[in-house]
Amino acid sequence: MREKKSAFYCKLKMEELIIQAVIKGIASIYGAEVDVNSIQPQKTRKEFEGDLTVVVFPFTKISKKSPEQTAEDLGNYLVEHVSQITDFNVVKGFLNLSIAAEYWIKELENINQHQQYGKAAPSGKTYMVEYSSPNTNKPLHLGHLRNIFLGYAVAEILKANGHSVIKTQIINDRGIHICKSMLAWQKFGKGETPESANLKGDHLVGKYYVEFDKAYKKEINRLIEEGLTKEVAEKEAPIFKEAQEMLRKWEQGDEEVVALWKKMNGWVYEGFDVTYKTMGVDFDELYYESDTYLLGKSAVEEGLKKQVFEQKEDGSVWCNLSAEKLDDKLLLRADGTSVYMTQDIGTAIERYKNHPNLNGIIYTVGNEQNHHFNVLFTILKKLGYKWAEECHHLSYGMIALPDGKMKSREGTVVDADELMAEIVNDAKKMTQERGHLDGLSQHEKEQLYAQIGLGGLKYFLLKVDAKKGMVFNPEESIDLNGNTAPFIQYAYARIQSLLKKANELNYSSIYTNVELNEEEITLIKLMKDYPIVLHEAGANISPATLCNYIYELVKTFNHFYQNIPVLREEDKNKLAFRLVLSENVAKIIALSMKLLGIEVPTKM
RNA sequence: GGUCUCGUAGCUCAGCUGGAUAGAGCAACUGCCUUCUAAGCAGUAGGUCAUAGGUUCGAAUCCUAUCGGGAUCACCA
Repeated sequence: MREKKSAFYCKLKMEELIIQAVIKGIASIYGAEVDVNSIQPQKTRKEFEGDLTVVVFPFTKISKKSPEQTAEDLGNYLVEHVSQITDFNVVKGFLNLSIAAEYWIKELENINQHQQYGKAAPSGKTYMVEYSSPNTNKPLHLGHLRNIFLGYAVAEILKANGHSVIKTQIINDRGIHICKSMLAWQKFGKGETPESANLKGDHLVGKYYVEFDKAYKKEINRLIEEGLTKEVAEKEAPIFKEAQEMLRKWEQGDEEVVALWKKMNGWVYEGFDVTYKTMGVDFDELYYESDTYLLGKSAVEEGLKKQVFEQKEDGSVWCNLSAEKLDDKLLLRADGTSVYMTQDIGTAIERYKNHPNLNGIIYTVGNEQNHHFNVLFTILKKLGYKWAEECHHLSYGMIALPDGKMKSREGTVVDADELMAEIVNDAKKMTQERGHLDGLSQHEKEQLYAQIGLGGLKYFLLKVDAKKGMVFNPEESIDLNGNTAPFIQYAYARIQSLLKKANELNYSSIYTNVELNEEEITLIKLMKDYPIVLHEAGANISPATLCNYIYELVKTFNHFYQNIPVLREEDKNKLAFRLVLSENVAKIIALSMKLLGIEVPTKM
């Protein structure tokens, strides 16, 4: 679904107008045709005069003149033939065009008329966005936060691009790792419950996952001392064998094991619900691995029939991927049991059965599974599923701690609940120090701390290109100055304050004749970009693109705010215009932050 | 070893579908609150865009190679 920017870019009227005029201009001046793609109007850099710039180097072959002369010729033609172009100047091969002020005023009017400015018309397409996908043997950690915030933001951005979106997660609720927690609880838990331990259910279960690992390691060491090699010891440790036995019983539907499994998973879900609520995310549809882990076998049979897969002598089934320069992939073991890939093939097909109008699935999964998804999509395509073309692995980089990887077995993780509580507490401290809290109720104050803290955390994780890995130092609290959510929220709050005062003073926001200054034009140009950026963020599945844009917009607004009076302006026309301008900046901030899952406060 | 990916200021990152003198934030230093919220604004300093070639009128951006970091190449999930 990756798409070139230019295709969309050209739909914007001013740029399109210029492109058409340049084509005509070249034809009229030099009598030749130019390639449309070689005309790319771009914003004029701030150090030069003008609003839009056309690079004329590509035309010099046609004109057989110097870049300067070519630009000069074209500039004269454009000023003469395009009424919105008022002036031009030439710097080397760059033709800088000045656009009439009325154009910018109209642009703002257009923005002002749309409450949902930037939102695309319905595309008729439906995408499923899978994110979170937790294991039910431990609480969520920082890595999940990145995953979940990313997936949520992508889902919202796609919606704003006019697509229908189904948010989903696949819950990894079965398997050996789950049995480990269950077994350790059975052995060492003494009937402990979330209530009795006064612990969130997911944390309680996670505690026993760590307990298992401790006991397991002890047994391994004992066996090694008894003379076994490490590999053998790992397989022979009694507690490990017990866990395997428990998994077998679960698969056979053993009542006692299943009851324990249900009880402990129930605790975990209660815990997850609380965490998700704090995070402010939701899902439309849930898939449980215990329901899906046997899926895919019929797809394998179908693949065998179509000769997409092949069966070896031992009965195992493989997909030959040498044409794709990938290693062959096993899909069914000799004993007929399936592997992870089989299950993912089955689940994808199941999802299309449930939603026949689905155009694609976006999987938000760490980059350690790049290869897995590459193979998955390749196999689905081989099986002839057309929708596989629009499946996408939203791959994100791992978050490491200063001393290395996070390991949940060893308990060296940054816990999601703790981190969120800490950052909200930081926000509380900072907010109280500033003391702009008059007139807020206790509830409103708490809400504000949460908006700032969680907003800061989300933005911190979203502003970096997803594919990049990052190191998180728990000692250094997350920065809330500079390119951060509070910076953006603050600008929003200041605008709200302006609007409130204007309202109290009964200032009109109706203007007739206005002269624009540079700061205002710069702002409108950026605001006009919002739909383009939103489209780009959707096409590239990149919330970071949106973050960068908001930051740029806010910086530009702050510059305006600092230098240009609004309420203190004596010319009532200008005052009204600036109110409308500010209000619409705030609107774009709120709309775009909402897509990132970040709230904006009216006061801070 | 094969494949993929990243390498831009002391640190964290933008910019990467080729365009002008490579931009922010943090940290350091300097100004600006009797004036719309100083979580702000303005400024100083800080760069061989990993390295070497190539394509181009033009390369941080595209191609090739090399170096360095990460991921992956399971009958684990």
